[in-house]
Amino acid sequence: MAKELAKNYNPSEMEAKTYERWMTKKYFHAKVDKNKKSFTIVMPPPNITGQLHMGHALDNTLQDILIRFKRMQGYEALWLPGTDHASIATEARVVEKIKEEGLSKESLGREKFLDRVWEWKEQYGGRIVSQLKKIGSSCDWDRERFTMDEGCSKAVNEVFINLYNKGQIYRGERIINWCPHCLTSISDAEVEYEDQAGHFWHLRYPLADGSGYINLATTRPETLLGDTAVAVNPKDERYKDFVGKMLILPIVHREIPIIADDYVDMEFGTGVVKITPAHDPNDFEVGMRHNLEIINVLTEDAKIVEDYKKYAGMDRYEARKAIVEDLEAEGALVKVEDYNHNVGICYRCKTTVEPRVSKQWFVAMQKLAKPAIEAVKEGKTKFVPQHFDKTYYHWLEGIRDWCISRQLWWGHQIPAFYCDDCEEMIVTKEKNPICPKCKKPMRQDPDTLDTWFSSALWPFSTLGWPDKTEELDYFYPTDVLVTGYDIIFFWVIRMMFSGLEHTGEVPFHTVFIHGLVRDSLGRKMSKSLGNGIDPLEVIEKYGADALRFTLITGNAPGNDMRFYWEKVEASRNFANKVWNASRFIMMNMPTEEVEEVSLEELTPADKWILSKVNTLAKEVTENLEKYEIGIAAQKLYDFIWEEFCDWYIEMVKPRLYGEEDRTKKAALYTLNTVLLQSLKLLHPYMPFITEEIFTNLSQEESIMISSWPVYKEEWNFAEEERSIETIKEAVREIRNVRAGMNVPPSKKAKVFVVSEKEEIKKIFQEGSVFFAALGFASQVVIQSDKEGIGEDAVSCMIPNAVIYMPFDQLVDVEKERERLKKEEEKLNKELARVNGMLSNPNFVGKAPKKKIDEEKAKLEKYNQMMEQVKEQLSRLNG
RNA sequence: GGGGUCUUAGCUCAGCUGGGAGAGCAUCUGCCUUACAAGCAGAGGGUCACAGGUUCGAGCCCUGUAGGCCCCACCA
Repeated sequence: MAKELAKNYNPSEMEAKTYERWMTKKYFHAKVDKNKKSFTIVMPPPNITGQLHMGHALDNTLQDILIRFKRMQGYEALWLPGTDHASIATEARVVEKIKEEGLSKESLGREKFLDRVWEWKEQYGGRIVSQLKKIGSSCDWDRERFTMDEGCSKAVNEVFINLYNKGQIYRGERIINWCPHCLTSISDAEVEYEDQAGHFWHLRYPLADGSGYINLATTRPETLLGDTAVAVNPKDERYKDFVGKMLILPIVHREIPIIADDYVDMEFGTGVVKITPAHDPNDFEVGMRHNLEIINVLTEDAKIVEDYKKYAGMDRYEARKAIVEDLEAEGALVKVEDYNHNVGICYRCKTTVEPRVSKQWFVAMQKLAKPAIEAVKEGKTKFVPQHFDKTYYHWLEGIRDWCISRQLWWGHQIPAFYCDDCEEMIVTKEKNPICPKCKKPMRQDPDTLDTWFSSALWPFSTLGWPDKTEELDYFYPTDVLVTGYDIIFFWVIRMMFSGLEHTGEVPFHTVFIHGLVRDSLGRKMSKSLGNGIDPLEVIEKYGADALRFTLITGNAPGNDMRFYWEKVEASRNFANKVWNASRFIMMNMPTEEVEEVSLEELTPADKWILSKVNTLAKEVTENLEKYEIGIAAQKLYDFIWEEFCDWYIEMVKPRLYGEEDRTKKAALYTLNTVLLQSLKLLHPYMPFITEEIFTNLSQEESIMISSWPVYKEEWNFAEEERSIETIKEAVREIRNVRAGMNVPPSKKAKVFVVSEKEEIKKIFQEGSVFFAALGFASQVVIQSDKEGIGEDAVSCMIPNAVIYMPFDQLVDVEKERERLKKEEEKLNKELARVNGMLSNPNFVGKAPKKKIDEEKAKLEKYNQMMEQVKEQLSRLNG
């Protein structure tokens, strides 16, 4: 069968076909196999509402690289995929959709609404999955999971009940973050902060006894309706006599006390703070300490409540305006200042969050956080790059209780039940429990759990927990979690304490953190800016391999990167290079199998490239094991393009032309071997092109399941490496000289290599054929002296050898002299440096012997080169 | 206010445990050399932000300064 590749590299044609074949062959499927070691990654589940963006593309490329690498290394590699139900986002999406039909959540009712959400999920939830396949993700789709599927839901209930029984989950009336748009509570982590331009309203509250007034300032005058005190610092001499007195609250004309509390900063503003326990977290705390009344003045959608007739129904900003006007009319407004302050906004809809007092469910974090901190301190889980552990500690150490109840319908409904008769509450797995006291049916808590509550269990709920499945036993703890730094708080931390609490083990040994993909101006890609680049568009134009390579080259772990189309082009060009080199090799291949060749039959050039690819295999493996994915990619790029294509293939060409060359067989063997090795090493990065070439080139059925190259001692050819480097150096010198003189490649010259060293002469003797080809020589003459070389020959040099080229054109002696002078200068500098080092007794006394020997060898080399330069200079002068 | 991170060629970025500064793109000069012009061969271009320190030796380690970015934090 003829080995052949299409003339042009055309990724889009082959990628879909190849993926299809991998799927039907079940190469992605992992199963429990006690004879092999497992390697597990669970995919951060994308939201079912999501569309593939560059962040996903990067995240999944990294995971795919690791999983393909480990699979080829012989691990039973499981990459477990799935999607997240994304409670708020999905519910909002469906609410919007039914709104078009004139329907609402309430009008449909819970059950029917949820039916509609499931319908939506069936229709759109798979979109992101098909997109993930386009970039080549080798996940085990047979094990695809969903955070609300039966197993995950079972795990959620189990965990909730567990924690409740241990007292780690409680229900209480607290001040929480409320989103007036999503109409639900959200956790601290779900609040983003934004600097907003606002105002500082200075107000005057009169004393009830008419003896004066007190000045204070606020950024939220509308909350004045709910003020139940005014506070000063107990140490503040200015207000000592005021504490305990009553004030008349403007507008409302209610009496409120002046209290003393340490919370108040004497230095800030007037040193007086109005206290609104219902609408500010700090005020809430103060209120608790002083037993203040909590007066809620806002509805759940942030409008003024009925009690305040004039303002009732106004939203918070309208009310603010109206109240400021009224304050002014009442003479209570002293002045208004511009003021920038930090405002909390909902991470989903960016609406300003409203602190709100309500009854919610919480996870008590103190006890859970401790083991999670210790696990990282003890090195059971490591961050890559390591410094992210600081972020992790910092957050866990300051963690507050986690508000987990959401006033939403889409999600895991809280397994708590209430008796409307006796107010009994129980937490149970049962679907329709009976009140243990009055034996009546109970009503389930209408709230659902925070989406992250189920995501927190993902590494083990997907493997069967709470059941003791063999998968859980075999694949858990997982090996590495790959995610962006923006998700450490939401997810990594919660998986850590959940894993430790419920399975007694860390959920993963390594957290591999990557940065964001930004646009070419360094801005975050976002819908509102419209600067996002669709990965699918990139794939369509340049192929998935090019996109993958683009995303992982020249980028260090944890760092953000910018997206440039030029970079994609460069990656595509590399793929094209691989394609064409392979095509060339195949063109020269015999139709039958490539013959095995013994090492003795190989030429020094063959051994050189084998030695190089051998080192490459070792280094790439080491880099990948240390998650230095970009570095390994760079090495592959350099080796394939420079060493293999630009040097070795060029060296080998003369041997391929014509059947008579004795070493042709060895050349073909080497080309074949090195190409296969390179393809395998490149496969995790560029799975499609490597597969396409591999299956055409070899008899094996897929590169995916071939074995990863390992370092072979018998391919270590140090001597041949030195020899070939010597010739390369000579070739570079020749090309340099020719380029300087503008000699076209078509103009060949006789090349004399003059050296007194037998080993040098031998090197050039053995390599003379390709040396001639690469150095544009019409003939290569190797000799010990300058006999027969004309005075007008141009020269260049390498250590222990001078190369002469007689050209029939006139040589510009002045230019030649300049070139040599420059060389002399350079050598002088180097000599000064080396001499300086070696004459420094501290260096000689303290540096390692290896380093000193290296420097001594350099000294010798430079001295020798210097002699040659001097000789050439005198030749020119004479 | 606390913490993190970055500052390296014109641009975007690598640089692993300290041992003569790299890549891609851009620029300049030659080449249609029968795998590839999505290419080949050359060249130019850097006080590695600044100041100290540790070391025989610092882009890399330590301290400080300046600027940029990010995260956290209850100053109304």
